[in-house]
Amino acid sequence: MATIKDVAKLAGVAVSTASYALNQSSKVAPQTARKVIDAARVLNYQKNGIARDLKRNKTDTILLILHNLAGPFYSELVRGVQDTLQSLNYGLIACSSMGGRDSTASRFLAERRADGAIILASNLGDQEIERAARKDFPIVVLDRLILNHDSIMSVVVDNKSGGYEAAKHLIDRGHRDIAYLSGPLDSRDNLQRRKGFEQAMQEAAIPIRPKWLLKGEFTRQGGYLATKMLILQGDLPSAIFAGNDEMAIGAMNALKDAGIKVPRQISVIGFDDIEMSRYTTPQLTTVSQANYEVGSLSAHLIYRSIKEEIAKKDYIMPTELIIRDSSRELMKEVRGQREQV
Amino acid sequence: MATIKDVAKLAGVAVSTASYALNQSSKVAPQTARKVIDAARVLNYQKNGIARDLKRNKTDTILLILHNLAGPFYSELVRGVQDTLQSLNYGLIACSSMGGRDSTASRFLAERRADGAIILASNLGDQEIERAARKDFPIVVLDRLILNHDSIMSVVVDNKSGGYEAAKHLIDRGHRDIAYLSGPLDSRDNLQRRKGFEQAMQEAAIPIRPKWLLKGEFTRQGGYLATKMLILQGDLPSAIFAGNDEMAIGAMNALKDAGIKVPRQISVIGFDDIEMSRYTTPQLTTVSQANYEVGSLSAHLIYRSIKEEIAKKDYIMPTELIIRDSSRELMKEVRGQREQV
DNA sequence: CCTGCAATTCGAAACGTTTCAATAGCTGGA
DNA sequence: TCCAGCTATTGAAACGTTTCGAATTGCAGG
Repeated sequence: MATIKDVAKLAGVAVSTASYALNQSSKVAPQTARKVIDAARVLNYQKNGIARDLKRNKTDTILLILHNLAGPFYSELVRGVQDTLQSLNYGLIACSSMGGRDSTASRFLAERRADGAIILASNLGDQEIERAARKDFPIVVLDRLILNHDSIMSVVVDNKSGGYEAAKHLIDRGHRDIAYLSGPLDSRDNLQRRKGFEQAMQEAAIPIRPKWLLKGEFTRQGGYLATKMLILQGDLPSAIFAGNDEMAIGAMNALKDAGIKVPRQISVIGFDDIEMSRYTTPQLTTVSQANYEVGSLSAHLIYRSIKEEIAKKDYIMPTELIIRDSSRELMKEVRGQREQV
Repeated sequence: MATIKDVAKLAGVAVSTASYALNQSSKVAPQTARKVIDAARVLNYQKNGIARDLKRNKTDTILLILHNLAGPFYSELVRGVQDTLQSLNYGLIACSSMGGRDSTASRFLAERRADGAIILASNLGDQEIERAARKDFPIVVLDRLILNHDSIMSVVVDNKSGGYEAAKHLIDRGHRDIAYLSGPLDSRDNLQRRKGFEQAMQEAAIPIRPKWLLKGEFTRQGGYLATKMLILQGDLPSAIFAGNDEMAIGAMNALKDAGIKVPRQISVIGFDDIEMSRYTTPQLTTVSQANYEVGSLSAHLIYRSIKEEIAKKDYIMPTELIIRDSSRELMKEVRGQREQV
């Protein structure tokens, strides 16, 4: 590997001159610059970025930590981060937090191989994040709230109000028998969504039936199995509110397998507005999060934080109800029939 | 930021001793190690990974370059890479090649911030890749063939035979009027798939009709528009072979919008077996690539190449035809009717 | 009490850059 | 002719580690 020393030697200049020339500094005379650049070409010189980073004490790169690089994740969110950082002239690298303490994410976090991080990986402990964050290594967390730390910012979606809207949508359309298909109990997202659901139910004075609280781990498979159980159990609700779209899709598959028509016999509503929610049959009613904006905002926050400007530290982003075909007005006769029970 | 010097000072030992202690070397006495580790804890010391990398001249990290981090990409492939590298104790970071020379990918390639790279990003030039590859920076390319370079390996899917199988599947079921929905003309994948298609047609002595060669850029939108045109044109084929699943889905949407039933009136076949192909209505017949294996093999190749073992340099992976519901036997009466034209 | 050896510890160089401060070379005005 | 004031160039330090070889220590054996 040719180093800058080799280049300098071949060009017949000092190492410092070579460095200036290669970085297009105006201090160096044009003909000297030419010599250096030619020498670099001859030797096929390529800068050692690691040495550069060490000396400059920055990398111009932001780290995006996802639970699993192989998805599923919010691609719009990543796009928001990507576009924004690119326009700010920062690089973006992504890594996975799978594998606990040996994961690439943990290593990069602990060893500061970037200038800041955006974290969307619920399996990473708060403690680990708090330890890594400093003034010169700001962190934005997207899946939790971490308060009281100078260098940690939070951008979270207003899950509670989203859950409320979704439940209200069903209630307004005459549904009273609504099952909630829950995600992991330790997920903040799930918890908040459910709280919104509960609030809407309470406001409408509808009791929540424990047997209609199902659990599906946020996976399609989980939604499928939970719904299978629900069907076997015999007493179907008139609507299912799934904590995310994956589970909603699983639920619709289970209903389809059982010959139950959506939305004719039962309404289904999801959460997330993942791309596939537009391609199910029927298309899924769901709650959309402004994921691109979340990503873009996160990138901006990191940037401003690095540049030492002050920034409001916590953000709550609104949601939007997307009404498609999987939910509809509870039919009169069914309603009557149900009410007389 | 506390450095190892601070730790050494606080512990009252030499820097080298502190380094040994922190790296669990057996050379250091247990009570010394304890002192050092305590000091590190007190100072909240975190190793500077960049300095370490510089000194050791390796990063234990492999770079995965994708065209667009925000997808769509082959998640199974990424999973294969991820799992394999993890088991080999290597880290994985992913970045995007969008943005030309300023892209994170270009920077990382040129500046060697990893120990090797796996590339699936057709917008990166061969030349750039060739310049970056060296004995101590092996590269695996997945979307092209680069020969005659000691440190570049190729793992490509047998697109031609996949295209052949798909076309033959249609022909065997009585189809003779088959449209080919092409991807970008500069895509190797597309080219090979089409070659397979052409070979099958030729063997069956079916002429290829230019008006049934459509172009869709590998996107859903492109497939939709091309198919719309085909429909307007009036003379429908009995089957459409799309160069990838995205376009096939676009095509099916266009057909649906026009009230044309798949597969009753027209068969559709795709390529890639993306996850969504199982969730379309009807489910899409397609060609599956062993993507997990491609990813895993790539990771292994990089690893072995770093460890200086020799490795066969080019690999062609088989494909498999996945028959689902979007293709079927051409009905007799239709066939007769068509033949008399 | 000395010698030799193993177990520890230490000092310093090295990795490849960037960048500060100092030097050298020049131009042009006095 | 000399010097002030440039500009272009240089040497060296520094970034935070790892690791080599040397130095120190403690101790057993003669």
